[in-house]
Amino acid sequence: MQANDCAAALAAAEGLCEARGTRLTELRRRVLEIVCASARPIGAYAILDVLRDDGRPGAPPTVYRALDFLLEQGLVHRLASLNAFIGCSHPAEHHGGQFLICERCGCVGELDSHEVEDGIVRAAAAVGFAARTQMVEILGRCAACRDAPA
Amino acid sequence: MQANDCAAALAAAEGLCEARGTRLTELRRRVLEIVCASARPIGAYAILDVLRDDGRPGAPPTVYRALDFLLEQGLVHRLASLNAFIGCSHPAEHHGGQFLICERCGCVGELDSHEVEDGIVRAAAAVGFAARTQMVEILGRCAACRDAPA
DNA sequence: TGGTGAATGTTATACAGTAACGTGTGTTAC
DNA sequence: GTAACACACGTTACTGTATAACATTCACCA
Repeated sequence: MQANDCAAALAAAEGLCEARGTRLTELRRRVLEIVCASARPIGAYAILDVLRDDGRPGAPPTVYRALDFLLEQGLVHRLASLNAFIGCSHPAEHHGGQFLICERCGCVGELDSHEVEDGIVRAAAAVGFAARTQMVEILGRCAACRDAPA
Repeated sequence: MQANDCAAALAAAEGLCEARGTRLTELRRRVLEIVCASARPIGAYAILDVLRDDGRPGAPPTVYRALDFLLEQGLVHRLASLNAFIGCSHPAEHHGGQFLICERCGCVGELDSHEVEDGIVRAAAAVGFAARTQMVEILGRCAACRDAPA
């Protein structure tokens, strides 16, 4: 995430938590900031390292609890295939998320195609499955890396 | 997987490995059997426990190497959201796989909708992303659990 | 001001995955 | 036949990911 996007995400998070009556504490805010400041998905233990550099006490549960909150609020996403986290580009609308993961540069984009989402819901329904949430992670090459040699 | 499906999967695996000139060793066959015999996705360490119950020596690499082989051959799938493995329903055709994970009973079905797959490739291409493989895991209620109370 | 619940601190442990190296074993070339 | 090789497996050790369980602190409200 770019620096200005990061500031915007933090501001949006403040507003959303305010509106929802949930508490974006100092720790949670700081974890969100760390995630958003990272250009690429960041792991929980990397977040923990940054917190420790801040001089905070900290153990894994510290980070995971903050991440659980941020996930619940839709402010960050977890990429299951990478065991890592990224800031959400559009936190206002809760969404499962479709992620474009570049195998070359490691960058991650959000797709959020309603067409894809609806297609999945329909295809699942056709076999009797009631879809609630979906996790779509797409590996390949981003536009910038698309034509680069292997 | 049902018991008869399990036997069928093992037979199919034999045939495929034979045809491909790859070696379905005793260990690999046994790991496949354990995965297929499990009604639900099974973790690597649970597989290891079964191997040890068999009286085999064993350590994590034993299991992971067998699983790597089975994944390469398309005989099992890995569910990233669960860090667990399931037997493949249609091992003959290599496919990325779309999984229907029931939040109530824990069962997992394969969807394999070409429509969904193509939709994802198209939606990614529309934003300049060249999709290579995709991982789709859908959470919800299976047909049997669909109408059960929370 | 004391009680309640939420958030955080802390310790310990379970689960997931891999690196590195050693050992057997079955080809294939000579 | 046997040396050389590739492959599968054994073994040790370790890193990374995640959570359980319990203690403590803090904010808020009655």
